[in-house]
Amino acid sequence: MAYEDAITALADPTRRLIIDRLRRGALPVAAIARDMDVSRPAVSQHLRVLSDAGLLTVTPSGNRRLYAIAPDGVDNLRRYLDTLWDDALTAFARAAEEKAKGNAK
Amino acid sequence: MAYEDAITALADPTRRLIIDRLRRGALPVAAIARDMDVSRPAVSQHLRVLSDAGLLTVTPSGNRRLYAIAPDGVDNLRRYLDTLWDDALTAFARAAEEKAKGNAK
DNA sequence: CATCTTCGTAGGCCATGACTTACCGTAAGT
DNA sequence: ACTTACGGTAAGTCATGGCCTACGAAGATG
Repeated sequence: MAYEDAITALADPTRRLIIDRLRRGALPVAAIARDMDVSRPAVSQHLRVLSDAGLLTVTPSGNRRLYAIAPDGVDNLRRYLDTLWDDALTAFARAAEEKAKGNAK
Repeated sequence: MAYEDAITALADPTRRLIIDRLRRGALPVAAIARDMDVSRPAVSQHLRVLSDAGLLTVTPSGNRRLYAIAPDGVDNLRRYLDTLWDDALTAFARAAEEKAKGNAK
């Protein structure tokens, strides 16, 4: 019930850019929004969506708020894709096998 | 340049449902659209998006067209998430370490 | 205390995209 | 050849959501 929100959140290019900027570590909002082609409030809204999806953690620090990538949130999505990948592979193998059988006739 | 399209494609609930129906193997359009709360043309459009994103393969078989999950497409997304997961973990560990140092002072 | 920074929220605008019905091509069955 | 099944495409409607400006709350700084 969680990976859906995560994948929806990551569908937006601006949000993926934000995530990319947080790869090296936590940052306050102003630093994230610096040199970005959207306004700071827009970034705030994106940060909201990302943390609601469980992809970010927020740590208030005095005047500012530090955002960081939440490993758990990423892992949810990772696990979903792993099962999908697994099913796709076995289905693919089974189809190839059946096709080989058909051709052998 | 490929995982972006894949994640955008998977952001839609209807498309995720389609993917789920294909986990067990290839299906023609009519079978995918059966008992679905959207029309068949809508499903056709979704199938277009999914195959454009590299997530599905199409195999014309006489009158029908068989759609199947493309393992390669899923793997692209998987690899992106793996690097993200990796970066998130190291950033997390480094933050914890620095915090421990700060507290020790 | 006054001011300045930092950041979230509200309201409104506008583009994107998901859906429908209608239609057409193509393959299969009679 | 006629008809039926399958499925992609076109045109139009409508809701979602991403963006902006304006504003307000809360902490830092002089």
